[in-house]
Amino acid sequence: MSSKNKNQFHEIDQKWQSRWEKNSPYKALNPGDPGFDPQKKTYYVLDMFPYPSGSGLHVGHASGYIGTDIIARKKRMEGFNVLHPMGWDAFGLPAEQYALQTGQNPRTTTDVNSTNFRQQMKKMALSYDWSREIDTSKPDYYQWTQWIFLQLFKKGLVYRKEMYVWWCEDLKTVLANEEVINGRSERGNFPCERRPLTQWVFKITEYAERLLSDLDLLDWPASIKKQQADWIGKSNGAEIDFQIFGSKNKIKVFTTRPDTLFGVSALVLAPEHPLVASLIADSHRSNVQSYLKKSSAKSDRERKADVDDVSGEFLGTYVEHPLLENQKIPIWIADYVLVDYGTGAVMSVPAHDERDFKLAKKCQLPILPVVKKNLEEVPSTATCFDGDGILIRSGRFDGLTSEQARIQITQALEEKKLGQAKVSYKIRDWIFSRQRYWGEPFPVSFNQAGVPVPVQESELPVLLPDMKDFSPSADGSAPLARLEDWVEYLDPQTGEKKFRSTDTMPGWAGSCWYYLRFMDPKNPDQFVSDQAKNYWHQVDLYVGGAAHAVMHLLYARFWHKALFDLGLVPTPEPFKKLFNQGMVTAYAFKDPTGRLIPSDEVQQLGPNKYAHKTTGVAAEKIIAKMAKSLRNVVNPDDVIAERGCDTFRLYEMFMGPLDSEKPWADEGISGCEKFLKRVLIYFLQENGETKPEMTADAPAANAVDRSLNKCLKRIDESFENFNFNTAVAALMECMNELMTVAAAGAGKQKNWMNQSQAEFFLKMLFPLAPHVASELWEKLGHAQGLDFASWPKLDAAKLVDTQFELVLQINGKIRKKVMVAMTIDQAGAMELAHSQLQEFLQGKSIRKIIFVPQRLLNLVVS
RNA sequence: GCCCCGGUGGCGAAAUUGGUAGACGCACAGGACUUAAAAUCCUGGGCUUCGGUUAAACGGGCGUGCCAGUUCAAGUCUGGCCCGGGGCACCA
Repeated sequence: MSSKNKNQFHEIDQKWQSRWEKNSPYKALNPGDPGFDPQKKTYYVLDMFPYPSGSGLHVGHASGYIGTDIIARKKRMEGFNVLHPMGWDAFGLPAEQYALQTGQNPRTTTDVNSTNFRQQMKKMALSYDWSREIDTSKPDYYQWTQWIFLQLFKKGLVYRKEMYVWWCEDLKTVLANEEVINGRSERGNFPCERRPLTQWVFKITEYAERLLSDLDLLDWPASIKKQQADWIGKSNGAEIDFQIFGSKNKIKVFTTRPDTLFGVSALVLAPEHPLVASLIADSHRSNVQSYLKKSSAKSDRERKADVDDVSGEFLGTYVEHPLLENQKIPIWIADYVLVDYGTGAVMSVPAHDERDFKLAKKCQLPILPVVKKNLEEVPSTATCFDGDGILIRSGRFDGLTSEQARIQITQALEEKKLGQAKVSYKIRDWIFSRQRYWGEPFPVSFNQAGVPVPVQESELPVLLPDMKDFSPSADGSAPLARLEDWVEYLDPQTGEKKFRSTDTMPGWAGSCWYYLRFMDPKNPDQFVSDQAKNYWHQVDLYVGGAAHAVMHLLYARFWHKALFDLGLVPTPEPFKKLFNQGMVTAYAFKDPTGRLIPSDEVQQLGPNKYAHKTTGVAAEKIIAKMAKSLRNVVNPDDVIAERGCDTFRLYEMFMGPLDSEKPWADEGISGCEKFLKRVLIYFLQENGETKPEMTADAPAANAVDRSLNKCLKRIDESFENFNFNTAVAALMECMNELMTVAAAGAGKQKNWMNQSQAEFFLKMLFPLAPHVASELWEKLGHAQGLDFASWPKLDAAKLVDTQFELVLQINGKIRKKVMVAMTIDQAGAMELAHSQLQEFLQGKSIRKIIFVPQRLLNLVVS
């Protein structure tokens, strides 16, 4: 055991962590704070704050936090005023579920869990400004969540509406569209169903266009931008009115293909379309009613599963074609038409739409091709062509391209007042009510007429009342509805009887604006002061997992834009640069049937041979998510306890690029530990003091300067790209070179670094391994910590080597490698080639010479 | 089905953006130190039913998922295919 060295790291860890705890060097100063320096530029680097779960942080969460910590530390050294805060996303379903399961109050569990998280983070030496810690479930925070809600309510962005919403019976609450994936809850994977309910709803659709187009302003991963764009789902097209035959009424449809208007063979409505009832001909009533019955019985899932088997029913009534005289088009209903997209009705063009084609095939509707791929093509009714082409059988529009026809046909419809160009979006308004306990109460009450009225700002916060039994009600009503004394009250201003809204806000509410509160977390009078928000502006770098692509990241952008429009924030977007860290996975095992076996039930029999301990069944080693059930979760506390914090931080970064998924392997960590031990050995004498040569007046070896600058160049690039693995490699390589240079010295006169070189090295080491770097920095005689020491500047002149290895190639194949002077030119290289490559040149003539300075010489011969 | 991203030694990975593939590290093997072990240090390593040699040194050939192409030169560029991961999927 290397107990001596391990203790060495632990002592260093504890010494510096308690010093940082005492001095709080990472406190960010706001304008007006004592010691504030207005000259400094700002940098706001933020982690997605966690929900403090009962199971604590695992090494996967840590990777993103360590990445931002490295950036924060380097930015401080570069002279920025760095805002790097942390807090708890404490309201919401997971916290409430956990409390219910453990039979505790969510207030208690939240406090216990966040205390645990904070301690874990401090052990990792994450340089947060803990004086800014926030908890979204505390009244001094959520009073401002409620205040912002009120501002958005007054702006007309919130409404109450009975609508078809996703209801989750297991969670006993309504969920947002974004929270339901393939008909199951994002949280817990429970089945959900559609129900008509009256809910609080945010008009996020009003911001659809800006949420889409402002993605261009953002330095975000392309995949996240694309997911948001897909979710918003913009399509350009036209709205067309079809006159109901024998009636004054019209049916509106939305289409992206007005160019196919002359190929319409039916008008198809969603079964839930409000006009359906009035359009059924008596002769068809029984058939239609049985179809309606069948389709309403189907769940959303079943309707989706029926994609390949479309069905529909003729209503027995007709509409008129808007551009063709005396053309009757039958009206149908069909499952595949969705009531809540577009207008809930489509014009069916079987020749040019896959689903319409299927319906036509099944129900013998005419297939009328009106677009052909090219001039030569003979249109066929056997297949469906959904691309653009050239119009036929479309009267005066024949011969136009699809693109031209879309414009001209839309114009023709506009002239007849039967249509217009229209943009449609997939995104729906945001259902904001939850029938659960652990969330912000709404700051809106109902008067006796049932009209929602905002509470006075002076009445905020509307406190979440204590409840012993806060479990969801069986009938789907909110738990708060059981508190009759709380619900019903007399308005203190008017004396009027009022009723509180008994739903609570979803977990997303607090996270929609927390990054603003961090700018001014203790302000009792405002959600954030003008001075603070105009100083910090917006988050410069935001790091977190990709899972939030269309939930938190879309909701927060929406709130922020609404606040921007109200003049309450200075920027149109909250997060300038976004970076997604990759998941840290772990090895797990599965048996031949594919079932996963917990790691602690597996024994190793040989290289790559594993089996179940008790049953002896062969096990295969695979890579899987860390999960309690697989018992493959790695806790950072354990790793730190065994190896020290700096080793842990280095290894987290050394495993691979921050954005890629990588498996945690315990064996690999020893390399990082060895590196840090080598650093100590290099710097320190037997007595624990730094090497006597590390003084200001010791001569500086050129080879050392070269190594240091080479290393710095790689570290700067690595931090820029979040490939921290190459920064660790650069430091290791640099240390190896320094050792070699030192060993080359004769006898006791080793070539150690002098003081300024040693300081250069420690500055580079500090963001990654702050404890060891700080300790050695102090031993070099510094009373001030490294936290604000200036980041080294690259000296390009010091990078220059005198010699390099010139590669000599014949026809692209490497034949010789020769050490030559950096300055060698083509003539010099040719001279060398003639003497070194004689055997390859004999009897051949040189056709071409390629000389790449400071790299290679390639001769093409034949 | 459509759209992204990826595929490099036994393993995690690197490669100045077209210029020495495998840096750095793990695991492994051999050696030093030690009574021994641990720790530490040194050395080695892509493959090869090719030549060479007692063995080595050395040399040849092949090699970044597969097939073709562009180029003096391809992990890197182009086209096609296979595999893995992620996203979207009745959106009219």
